[in-house]
Amino acid sequence: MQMPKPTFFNLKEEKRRTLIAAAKSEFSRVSLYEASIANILNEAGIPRGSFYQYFEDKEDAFYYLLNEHAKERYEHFIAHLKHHDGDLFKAMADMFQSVLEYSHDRGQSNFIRNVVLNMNYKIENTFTRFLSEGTFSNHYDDLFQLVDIEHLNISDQDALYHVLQIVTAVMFHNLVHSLSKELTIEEAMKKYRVELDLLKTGLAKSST
Amino acid sequence: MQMPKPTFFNLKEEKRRTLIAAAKSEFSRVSLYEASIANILNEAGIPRGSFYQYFEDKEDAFYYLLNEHAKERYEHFIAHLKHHDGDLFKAMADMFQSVLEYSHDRGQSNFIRNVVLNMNYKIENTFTRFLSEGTFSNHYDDLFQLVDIEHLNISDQDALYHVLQIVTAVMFHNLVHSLSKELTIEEAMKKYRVELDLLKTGLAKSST
DNA sequence: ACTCAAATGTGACACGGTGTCATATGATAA
DNA sequence: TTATCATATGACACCGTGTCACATTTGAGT
Repeated sequence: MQMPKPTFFNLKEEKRRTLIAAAKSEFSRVSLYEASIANILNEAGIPRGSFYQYFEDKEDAFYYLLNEHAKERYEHFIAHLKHHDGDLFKAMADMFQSVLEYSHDRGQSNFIRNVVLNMNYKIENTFTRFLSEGTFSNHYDDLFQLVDIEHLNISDQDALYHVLQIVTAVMFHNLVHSLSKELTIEEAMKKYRVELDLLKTGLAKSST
Repeated sequence: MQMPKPTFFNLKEEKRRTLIAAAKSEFSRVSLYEASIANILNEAGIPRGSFYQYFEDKEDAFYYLLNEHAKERYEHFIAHLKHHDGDLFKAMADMFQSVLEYSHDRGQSNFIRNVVLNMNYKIENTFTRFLSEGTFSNHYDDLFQLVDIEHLNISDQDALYHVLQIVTAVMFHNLVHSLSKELTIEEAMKKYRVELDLLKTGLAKSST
């Protein structure tokens, strides 16, 4: 995983905050590829050369911000899961709604909205890394132990992996769809709930 | 939908083919954003100004190519569906496998591989437009009439929309995952089949 | 406080890519 | 032939990136 250079973390708190804010502002304006380092420099009031002291390049800064955000999201998810006693579907619905609300909140920056609308494999991975990788091996265990698999249609823990894959794929798909079609939160939730129910009961008729 | 300018279609067959080949070659080398128009010009042997007579920009050329490819894919899918008497899941499995085989075939260009690895909303939409939009209204009917909904867990035709959304979301997710993790076709098919089965029978336990 | 070395800051610059535009060339019809 | 319209061309203005030689600051040792 790419990371800012050590000099970035050696910066004085305030300067680092300013830089982060400027970067977030630029990545809220446009996508990673359209973003211009010059704009970040202007807003942060630092010279060009400095940027490259702290980050490898634009992407480095972007994924640093995204990863920080993803960490928070993950903690939220764990909280939702606990709150619903391990009910994966309820936790996903809450998660979905909270991302939507965050994206619609005009008080917030547009960062997440932009991220979702430009979702790709690398971005999705940044979010789901916490679910699948051993980097946070305690987290890994956390999640796998928190999910109530008694009510899932699986025979072993391994199959939970597939369930998570499906459920996250559908959630991301709905997120992107909702934001790009500019659905209201209610419309988006309705659609997502319908699809979650289909996922739960199965797409095929049970008996014929 | 963005389209090449009329002058592009007025080009002599051969020159157009050369240009298409050059563009495809560049988009096979790298992603849309990394691609350089200069490389296309070099390979096609046309001056810079000409490119802008034919296309609005890089994206225009890219999505033209992609759309042409998506049309073919859609026809394949219809064929798979007919072959399996409307069994959506079998058709999806065939579709999945044929895209994978195409991507692995070293005799082919890397275009599709690159497209899948840089999948985003706009690209996915280019593929699924045929399933959801009225542009090809006859196709729309085609698909919705071809799918055997008798064996699906839905009450009306409208719900088929959600089933398609889910099934395509999971297929795209598996495609990207398979190519980026460099799974063999066998490994990828195995994973996808497991998930398709989960989708069919449902993620939640039916009775407790 | 002084010195030196390592770390950090700085901005001019080389490079490469994009899209445009004035001009050239070709095609067509009267 | 000539007028008109479509197409071709490549030099150019503009913008963004990443680098590098040099400037400045920091901090440890004395």
